[in-house]
Amino acid sequence: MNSRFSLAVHLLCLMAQTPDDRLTSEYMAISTGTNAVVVRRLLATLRRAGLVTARRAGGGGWQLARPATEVSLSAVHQAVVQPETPRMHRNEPHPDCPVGREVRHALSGIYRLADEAIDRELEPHTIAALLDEILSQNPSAA
Amino acid sequence: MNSRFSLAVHLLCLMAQTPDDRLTSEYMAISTGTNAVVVRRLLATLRRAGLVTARRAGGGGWQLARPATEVSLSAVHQAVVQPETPRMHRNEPHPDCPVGREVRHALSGIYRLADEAIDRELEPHTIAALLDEILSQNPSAA
DNA sequence: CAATTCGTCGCAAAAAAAGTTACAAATGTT
DNA sequence: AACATTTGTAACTTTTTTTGCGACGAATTG
Repeated sequence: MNSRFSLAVHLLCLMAQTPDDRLTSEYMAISTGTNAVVVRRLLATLRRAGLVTARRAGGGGWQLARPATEVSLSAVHQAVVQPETPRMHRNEPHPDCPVGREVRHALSGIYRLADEAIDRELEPHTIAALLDEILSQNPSAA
Repeated sequence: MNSRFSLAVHLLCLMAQTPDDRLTSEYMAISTGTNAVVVRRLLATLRRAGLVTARRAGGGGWQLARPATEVSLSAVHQAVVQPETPRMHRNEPHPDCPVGREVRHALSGIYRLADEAIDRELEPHTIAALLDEILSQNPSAA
């Protein structure tokens, strides 16, 4: 759960605001204060996960693949974290140490459990609900 | 949940193997394939969380502060993650965007929920249980 | 007093992430 | 058909974060 998740949610909320329009990576880059290629890279991940669609050329851009009420944060989490985020300490343990030989295997099970717990927790939270919460803080919302 | 957690668990398992001995940071550094200062830095965090004790001078070193059966992985997670791991994308959003202004606030609530879910999941898992699992994979365990 | 080990600082090196430029491919528009 | 727009992605640079390392004072033991 890193800053990629954070940016992904931000982008999805932007798209959720105008479900019928497509937003360009350029526009969203300015809006989120980052770079268009960074946006495209992350959205490409979300596209492969089936969360957004892209279209090229004039009038093209990015759009939610389904209503924001049906985009759960757990789906976002899975899309963003799946690509094998390295979380293990990657130093080679001393070969004579029985703990070192197996600890990483045991830990990968723990990481899986933790990921599943996160997904269960985030499942009921949708982009639509989050956007509502955000906009209710902003009287000047569009 | 990063490589610090991973290394912390490794170190705690080492200490759990010999509850009556103290292990030096030097020894554990060799065993985990890292550096003694890195080990001391991380163990200092665990000491502040009350999980381990340290003693200086000859015969000194590190030891679990309580039986390994009472050291849950959720306590380790809390000790390692609490120190304000930065997870938000830290770019300044465009000031005119109502989403950008509030999304980080909304996300911090989500991160809190996710952390709590992890802690609930890890609560029943102890260092003792993990060490058992690890050693049962190693017929040649000490 | 000498030896040991933590505790921590400061800096170097390495790794990871983010930003940038560039450009082909796709797809609209005129 | 020619042109403009926008994705998709590669390669490279810059920045940030993490890890490693040497040094040394403080604490403690023998």
